[in-house]
Amino acid sequence: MKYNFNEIEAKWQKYWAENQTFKADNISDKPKYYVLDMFPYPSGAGLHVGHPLGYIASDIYARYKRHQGYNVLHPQGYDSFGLPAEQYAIQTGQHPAITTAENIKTYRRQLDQIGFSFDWSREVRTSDPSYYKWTQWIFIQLFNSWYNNESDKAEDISELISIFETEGNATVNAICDENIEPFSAEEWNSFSSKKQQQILLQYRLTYLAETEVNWCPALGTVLANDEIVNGVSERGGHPVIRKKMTQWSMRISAYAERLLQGLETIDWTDSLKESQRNWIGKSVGAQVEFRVQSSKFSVSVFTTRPDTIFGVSFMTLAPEHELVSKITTPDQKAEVDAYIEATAKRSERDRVADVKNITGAFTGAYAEHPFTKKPIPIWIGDYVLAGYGTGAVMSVPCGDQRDYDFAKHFNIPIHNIFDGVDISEKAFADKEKTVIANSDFLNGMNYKKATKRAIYELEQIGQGEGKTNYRLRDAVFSRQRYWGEPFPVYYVNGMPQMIDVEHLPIELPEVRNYLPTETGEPPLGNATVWAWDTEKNEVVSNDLIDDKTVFPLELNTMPGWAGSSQYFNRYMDPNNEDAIFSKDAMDYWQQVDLYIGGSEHATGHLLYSRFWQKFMFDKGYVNHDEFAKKLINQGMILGTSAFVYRVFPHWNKKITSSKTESGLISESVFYVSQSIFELFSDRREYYKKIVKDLYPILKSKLLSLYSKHLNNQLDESDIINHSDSYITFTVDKIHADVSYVNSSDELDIEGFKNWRPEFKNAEFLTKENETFKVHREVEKMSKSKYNVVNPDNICEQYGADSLRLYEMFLGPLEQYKPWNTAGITGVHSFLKKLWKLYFDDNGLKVTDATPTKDNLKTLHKTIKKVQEDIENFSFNTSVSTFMIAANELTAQKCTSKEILKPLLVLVSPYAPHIAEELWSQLEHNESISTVPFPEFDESHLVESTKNYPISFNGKMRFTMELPLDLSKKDIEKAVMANEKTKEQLQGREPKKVIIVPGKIVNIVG
RNA sequence: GCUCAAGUGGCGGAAUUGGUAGACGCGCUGGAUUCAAAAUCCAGUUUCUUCGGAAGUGUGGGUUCGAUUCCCACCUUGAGUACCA
Repeated sequence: MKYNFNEIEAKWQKYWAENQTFKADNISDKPKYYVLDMFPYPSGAGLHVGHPLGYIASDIYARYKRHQGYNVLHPQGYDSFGLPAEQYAIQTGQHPAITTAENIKTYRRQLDQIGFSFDWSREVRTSDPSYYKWTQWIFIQLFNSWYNNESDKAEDISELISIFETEGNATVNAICDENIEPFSAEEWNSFSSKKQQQILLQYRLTYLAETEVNWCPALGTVLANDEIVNGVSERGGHPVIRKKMTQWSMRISAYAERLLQGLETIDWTDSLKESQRNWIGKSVGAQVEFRVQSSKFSVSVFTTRPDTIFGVSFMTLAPEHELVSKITTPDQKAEVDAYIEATAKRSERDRVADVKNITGAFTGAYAEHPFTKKPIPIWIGDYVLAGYGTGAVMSVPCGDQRDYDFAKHFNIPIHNIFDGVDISEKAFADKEKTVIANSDFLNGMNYKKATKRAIYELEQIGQGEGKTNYRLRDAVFSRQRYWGEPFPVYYVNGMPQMIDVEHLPIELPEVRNYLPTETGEPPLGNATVWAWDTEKNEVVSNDLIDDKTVFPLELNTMPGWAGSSQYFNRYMDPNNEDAIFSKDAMDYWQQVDLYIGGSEHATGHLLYSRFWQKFMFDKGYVNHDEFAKKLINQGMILGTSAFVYRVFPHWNKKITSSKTESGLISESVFYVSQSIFELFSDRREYYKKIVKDLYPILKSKLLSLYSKHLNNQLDESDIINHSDSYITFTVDKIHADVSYVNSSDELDIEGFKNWRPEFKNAEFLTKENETFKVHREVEKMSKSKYNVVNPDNICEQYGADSLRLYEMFLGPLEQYKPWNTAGITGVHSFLKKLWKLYFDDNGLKVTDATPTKDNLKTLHKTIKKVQEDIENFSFNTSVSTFMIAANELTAQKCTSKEILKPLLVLVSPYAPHIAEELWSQLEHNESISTVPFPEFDESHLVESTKNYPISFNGKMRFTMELPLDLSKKDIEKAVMANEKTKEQLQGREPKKVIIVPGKIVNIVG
């Protein structure tokens, strides 16, 4: 019987689906284990070979855990709200729900053909109303909560109201650190309802506020900080500007410290924890008040170096700082205004790009030093960011390089307050390496002591206190888009009201088109049925809006991360219509045991999910305040892009000695191979060299270009010698679809010409006697880079088991690695070899023969290694181990059922189809998926002799077979008696002989 | 600039607590089988070599009987982050 993988794989995929083999029960005597993948966004391009990498790894682990007797939850679903479907809708008018459903169908087919052990009965889709009902529910819970810093957890807003009613906000303000006017209980009770709502909004965990946001004009929406990369949007690379808008925000900053501390309790990768720590950006220091001389104002600054307070020689405010206009003196006003205007004009990106340029302006005002009472000039400068700390710094040039540069640039005096340190060239920032001097009561103290003392003294005079600052900003939660969760919110007198939970979900309305409205409102502004009737409790037509019972609904939708921040908990009880999940389900599954996904979500999804989980924990809905115990980042599989070089010829004609006319010869653009391109690469000798080197190859091309466009009678020397009329070239590279390129980098020119119309009649030039070779580069796999490799062809040609094995065999899971199909034949022939252990031309050849010692040794060696590998997520090495086992058992001509049966269980997590098929051929009626994992028996590996490596000065020179029970003395005797030892020593006496029994012998000579 | 990760044959990679560097696979070379091809099987494949051996894991030092593994300095590559006070 032949290994007919297509047939076998289809058969078992059907079996698993029909028998619901991988359906996880919420009630079980078995211990539970929850293996989770990051669910995919179903893009129109379908799955490429990079997507399944993490899924294969988690599937191997999930299957292994089933063999170990666990009740395994291994769900899958779709993060199906998002931009691409919406942009497609804008272009074509097709409803995003239709596009999304189609894409999901493709994804499902592709996932099924790889043979994952997902429990599809638990599938979730974030764009499904029955799912986003619960996203809306969480939003309402957040709205109805505030963060009590005293109990350090989220609490119901009703408790805050009762505090206000009985004692006003004096105590709460102190803890909450909000800039809210204090009020008494009497005042609170006398406030209008609207005023009360406005105040409460400033305490809620999700709140509506006028905030400066990242606005992306091209996408017509705001973006979160983690959606911006290098000053442009992550999706599409469009510019981003700062803009003030009223937006929903999430008070993640309240959880900054707990998000930081929680990292200590979870088994996530260090690099991921490090990025989250950087993102949270905790700094410990002090807040200090500087009174502004002859005014009622004071400047409040945050510093991590209160120990350097006597080194302050000026202060710097961000240009946007609210005090700037209030303290600037009349004679400095013009200069300050001009500076503010100039910085406002520059985009965030320009400012960041232009770090070296020092700019600023003097306000004319002076602050007073809290201790010396000396005047300190107040400047403004754009190196101080309005968004961090207080937007103002006390500038200590001797200890901070930026302050130092600013001081030097504007000739501000620099005081040295460090003992025995030279600051004539640059600032001295190494705080551990000196002690404080010239600083009154801080003299002689080290950094730590001085910091403590400075804070104490500031507190004594009421001008400062110890303070911790976080870089983490509250997360903007509104998006001006259609394809996202609608908010369960309507507005009465401009104040947001929550719709009762019992009326959820509020479903996305139909719209005429998916673009913003003419008045600049979000796409939901196009909906005609989008108002809330508070009497009927349903969505009604906008025409019915009146001031009594029908009110406008929120027009923004939620961001992409809303749907993914609790999906892992929903999987525990996905079809529950009465609650996000039942308490029983949560009590059983607890939390994710293993989460596998990409590191690109480090500061987005993974931080937001931890935030929501902590909130859910505070409210008592979940049992753990971290949702995933262990997390592994799989590396990305990269594509190997192919490029051809496109050459643009330009004609040039010298008119006078200083004037040359030139232009593109657009119809003569041509394409060249890698080897010709290399001739272009020396840019210093551009014109002459290129034409000279290319001339032999492009002779006819050049001559025709000349005669055509310069209308000149030229001979060859004119061209080569670069006379008054000449040709120059510019070159760029364009992606070629990798399907037109073979493994030797050769381009199929005919196929390529048919790819796009502009190549149809184009010229493709390469050196004589050479094939046309493309340029290769490793990049992220993406449709736009034409380097996508589709798993479908591989499944068809080699089978899913080969694909699974090969993706694991490529290298360590966490590593980034380029895809290269070349090696897949290796794992495929292993599977064929494995099959041949069970079948030959005459059929099944497995017997009841008693296994030999060698058979047992091979099997148990394999059990040990594979088990260790799976537990260490070292899947690449267990594929090698399987190959070794198959090679050895083939050589041993093993047919013993006692060996071949357990071998199948070992292989089953990696190559489940072939394992199931052979298992059933061995007369089993049940799936192999829950058969116990074989027990490792050490006794089969015990040896009586050891082939000792004999080294001289640490270099292995030969080996000697010796009994393992030999004493050290006898080993030495045997080794010294050996001929080869004498040869190595050449008569010298060994200085020392090191013997590690069972390991090595080392002779030092 | 800062932080993190990684540098091993022609290639992907292995060596888990310091103990035979290059497992396993790809590719390549030779052979068997075949009319031929595919497939399969066998042998070889780090480099140099006077065929005895010798050198060798980015570079230079160090610790050790012994270092791919530990320590120091440097170089290169990749990723993240960036005026964070």
